Amino acid sequence: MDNNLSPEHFHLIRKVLREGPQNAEDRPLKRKRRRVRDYGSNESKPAVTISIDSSSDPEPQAEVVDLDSPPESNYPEKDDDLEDDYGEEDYRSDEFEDVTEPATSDDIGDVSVTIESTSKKIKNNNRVKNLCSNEERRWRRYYHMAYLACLMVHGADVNEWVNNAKLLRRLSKLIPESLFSLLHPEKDEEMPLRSTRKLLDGLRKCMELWQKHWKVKRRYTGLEYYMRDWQEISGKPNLKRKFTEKDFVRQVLKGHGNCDLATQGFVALLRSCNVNARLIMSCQPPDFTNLKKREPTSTRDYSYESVFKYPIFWCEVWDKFSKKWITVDPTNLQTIEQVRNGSKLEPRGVSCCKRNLLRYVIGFDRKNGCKDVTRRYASWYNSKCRRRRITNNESGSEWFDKVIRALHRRKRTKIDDYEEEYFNQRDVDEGMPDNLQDLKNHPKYILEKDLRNNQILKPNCKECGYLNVGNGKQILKVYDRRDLIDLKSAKQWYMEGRVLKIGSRTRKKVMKSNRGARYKNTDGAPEEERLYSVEDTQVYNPPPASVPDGKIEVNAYGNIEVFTPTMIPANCCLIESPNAIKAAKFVAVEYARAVTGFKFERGNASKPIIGGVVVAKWFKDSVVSAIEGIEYVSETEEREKHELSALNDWNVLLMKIRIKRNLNLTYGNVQEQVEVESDEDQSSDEAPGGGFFPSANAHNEEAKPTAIDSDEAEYMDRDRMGGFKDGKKQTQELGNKSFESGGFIAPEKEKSATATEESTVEQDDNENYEQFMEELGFSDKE
DNA sequence: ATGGACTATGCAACTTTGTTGTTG
DNA sequence: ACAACAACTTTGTTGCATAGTCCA
Repeated sequence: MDNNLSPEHFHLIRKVLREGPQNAEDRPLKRKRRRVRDYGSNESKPAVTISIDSSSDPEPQAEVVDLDSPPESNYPEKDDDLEDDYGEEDYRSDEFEDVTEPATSDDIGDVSVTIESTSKKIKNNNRVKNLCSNEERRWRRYYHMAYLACLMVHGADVNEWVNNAKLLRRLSKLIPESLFSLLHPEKDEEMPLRSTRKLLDGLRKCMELWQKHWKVKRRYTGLEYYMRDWQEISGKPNLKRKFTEKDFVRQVLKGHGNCDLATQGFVALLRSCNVNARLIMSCQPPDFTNLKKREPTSTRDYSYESVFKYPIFWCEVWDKFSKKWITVDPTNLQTIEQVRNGSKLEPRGVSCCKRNLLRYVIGFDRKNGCKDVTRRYASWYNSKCRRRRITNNESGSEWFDKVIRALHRRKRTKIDDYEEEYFNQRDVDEGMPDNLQDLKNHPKYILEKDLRNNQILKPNCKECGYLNVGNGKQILKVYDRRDLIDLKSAKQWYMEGRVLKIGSRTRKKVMKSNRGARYKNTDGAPEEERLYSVEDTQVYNPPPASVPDGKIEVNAYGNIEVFTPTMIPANCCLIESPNAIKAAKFVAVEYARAVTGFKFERGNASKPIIGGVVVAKWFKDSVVSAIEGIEYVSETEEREKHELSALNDWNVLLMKIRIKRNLNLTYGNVQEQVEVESDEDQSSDEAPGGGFFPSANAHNEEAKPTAIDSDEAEYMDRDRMGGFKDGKKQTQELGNKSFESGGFIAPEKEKSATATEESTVEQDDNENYEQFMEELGFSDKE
């Protein structure tokens, strides 16, 4: 997840959705091994997963798990009554693990002792048992993202339905003139508050009107938009019936449907009389921070009211007088509020939050804007809400921003500024958390004990608050995160292209663990590492190359380190190409191999990555053209190889035809039968002579197409088609340096742009061909 | 009953310039 | 003899997030 937000990212999500969590195929070996070990110590997992799956929905996970799960024989008939056997099963699997090991030591007398220790172990192990595997964690994270993205796209879709012109026209007729004027009050210059009052009044009346309009209020049939836990996630979505815009419009006009629909209709109603109303959706993807393998058995059924007490959809109306958004929940709680420090819509209570965990509240406005307005509804956004969001790390928030940006289809307005200001104020008002947990990773505050090894507080900075721990037994100082300074060692700074300023003093000394010193002095004596802040460093200015001959200063290994662009000497440039070294050697100029990074491997060594060469600027052109030359040559070589194989195939084909003709001449015409035979021949053992196909590859490939990556397959496909008219493909790739070659058939003159050039080449080619055929003992004239 | 401190656990991050043998 | 390449290697420590437990 780390290389975020490339198309691969979405590809991965798609993959995740397709595969389910436990697909063992095409994973690095390393992972596989780790998982096997995991199962070894923890065998209850697969069995449980399977039984859950089979009891609820059949889903892809179930069958995949079968692939690499240990034999299930340990758990006879565990398919049903999962709940009841739950604890016992755990216990048993524990016992299996812990007892078998000592048992292999052939010492029977110790058994009683072993069991005793096991029972203790069980207690300890039991709590760890319920943590899901690393792989499952990643999968949950991706699933969470995919789920969230889908919800948000869905929200944007519904928002567009709400803007349906026909719907708005029909709905506007529901609003009487008096109500319309209430919704659009005049600005009261003396007391703007009075205008707001009027608007609120109008909204209340609208709400009442809407409640009358909405005749049939259906209950939810399932969990609908509410949060599922991981065991309820099934690989197969229910696509029985698609709810379309048409259905939506019809149902809203009729006033039939559940709470969600009613709210969406209400937004449409407000928009129909030109009120700036937002559709708000609280997205409820499954909780990726929940790493439990499965939920505890108890507390599974909640009453309808407690689960669906708080809405998923609601409405916000822009109040231009107070410059704030007004929150309206017309159906569930039926309230109107101006949110100050906490909202009534924020779900409270354990059972509620199991199904409705406020994390992503997204607003969709009438101009197709999309904004994250969670801040308004989460009273503890920074200390509690944040950590449950995917934005709790950098790559996650980048991703989230990208999704928002994709759905936000309007320009920024004044209203956005006001809202941002409001959110900032809310951040300030949230204040300091009153417990240790919430202070951990808090974006604004930090405890001294939570400082990283490489962090210090600004000298002489003052604490900004205190925290009571253990009922006032201890008082901890809380600091502002802005007083934090990140430190790095001189070497680390160098990796960022910075060196220490003269006379800078170390800010902190830490004991170096012997990780870095593995090769050097392995006597285990820990070394001291001096750390510095950014202010102690300056940008490294490498010595320039000597002027006439372009000699570059290199380090002890004969390289120059180029970790950042600033590390290239002023009068030099970096040429990044795998052929750069060869090229620089070829043109015999002064150069230095450029180390652009390091590669770490599981072994002991880390290898420098030579990303290219650094040469003086005045040598750049010659090196670049040398590289081009090298590339050109290698391309040509490749193509020649290809041509040769194509010609070879033609040779075989012609040979066959000749043999056939000779046979016909000698033994009379038995065309049909012979043809059939020869066909068979070709398809069976004469693979390489496959006529137009350049190589046996084609056949092999068809035999096992699945093993080949789709891209590659495509490439090979082209290749196969290429056969003898390959030249076309190459012309496209090489542009005007075209070689209409590879041919047996003279290339067509279709690309007349470079016709003259081509024709000469053609001739050459034909000559070549004839020559070649003669060499092979062929002659066309025969 | 609830919330928070504390603890065990496993995962992730960090590490920052090889060696030997075979083939062409 | 030399260059190019492949195979081998399968670490160790710290810090962090989470679940679960216990206690006020």
